[in-house]
Amino acid sequence: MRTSSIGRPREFDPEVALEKAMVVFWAQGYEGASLTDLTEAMGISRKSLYAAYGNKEELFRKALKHYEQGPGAYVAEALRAPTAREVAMSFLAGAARANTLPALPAGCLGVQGALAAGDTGRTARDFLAEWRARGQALLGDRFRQAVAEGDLPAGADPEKIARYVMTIANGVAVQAAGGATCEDLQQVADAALRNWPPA
Amino acid sequence: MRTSSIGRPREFDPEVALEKAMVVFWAQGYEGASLTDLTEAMGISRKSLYAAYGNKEELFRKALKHYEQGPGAYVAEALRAPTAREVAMSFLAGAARANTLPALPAGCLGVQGALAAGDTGRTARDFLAEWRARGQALLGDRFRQAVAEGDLPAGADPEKIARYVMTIANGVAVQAAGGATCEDLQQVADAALRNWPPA
DNA sequence: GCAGTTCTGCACCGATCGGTACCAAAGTGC
DNA sequence: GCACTTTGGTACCGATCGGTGCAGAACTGC
Repeated sequence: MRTSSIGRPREFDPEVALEKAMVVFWAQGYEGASLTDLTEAMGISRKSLYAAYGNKEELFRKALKHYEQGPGAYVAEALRAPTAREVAMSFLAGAARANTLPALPAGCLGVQGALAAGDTGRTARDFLAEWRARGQALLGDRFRQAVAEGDLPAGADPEKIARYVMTIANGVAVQAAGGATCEDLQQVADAALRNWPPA
Repeated sequence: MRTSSIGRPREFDPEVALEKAMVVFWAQGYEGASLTDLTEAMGISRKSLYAAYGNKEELFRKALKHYEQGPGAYVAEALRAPTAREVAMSFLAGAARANTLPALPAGCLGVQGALAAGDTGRTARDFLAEWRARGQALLGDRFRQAVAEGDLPAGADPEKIARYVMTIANGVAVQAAGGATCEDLQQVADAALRNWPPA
């Protein structure tokens, strides 16, 4: 992914190719995506892939980062909502939408990329688990701030609320992978946030 | 898996071996579980595996059925609860427990067995999606009955309630795979069912 | 004993896995 | 032009994938 002014210039756009790789990992999971699948989708050779991204694991990490800034951008956006309740509503609405985008795989890369794995996928699986925990921690931080501001009741437990909201989002991802529509999932989100705060 | 009085008797217990296979699929997923992993855990040779269970896909199906009657028995149990609300509460409490059993893999075989997959795991993935849909349909049937009995309000939509409850359970499975404890998940379940019916 | 049947262990099949060596092509600065 | 650097395609590496052929062991019925 490094650029150099000297030498033969790269013939492909690393960002475009990374987007293609992201889609393959998203649809097939880390272990289910072979280098042949990836290079064919990206339109580059194995050698170019290794030169530009390191190896399969690093490519996966970079694809996840790309996901975070693309389809997964709803997370950061939701965290900026003015009240805790709006954070939760925006987060779950964003999940319902991002998990059912028409031209992209159903579900969430962070969930189905590697939920269970054999030896070769263990690193990717742990990496994804940390990624999800990080997102949940961000929600918890935001809710803690809301408690401090009086936006949430003083007795409320920010971590528990974050876990609650993230559990719904995780469920939404599984439902989307099974074919649920955005409307289906928005209704679930509405039902889950009917009483607030949930814990 | 067929038994015959004639010929050399089988040296292993098919149910015990199936239990071991179930655990491997549960922990590593369909694609992540190699025949070597499976045969080593089951304590039998490849040839015996194929003679007794057909092939890897059929073994997976049989492992899922075994799961349904073992760790997943909470589903059928919950469906027998007297009221719709008790069905939902029992279902989610069962999920929280079954997804965090001490000596077994964390999470749900029906979710992490194959949520995303490459070519070789596509059949297993679709099979699991159908399995989850079947469970959700059973919940829907039970809630429809509750509407007919006046246990749920006449305007309630049984399918939407079933989707809501199943989404929580799916999220619980992902959370468990990420290390959440039974108590964590029971709190989420309590919060999700605080107002009833949810939709 | 014998014939018939089934199970087991091992070696092996072609295909594919992630990853790399090699080399010509294509660019840079001078 | 030249020396140097980097890219891309192909062919290949050992290892592993799911699945099978074969030979012999272990049982039944007679």
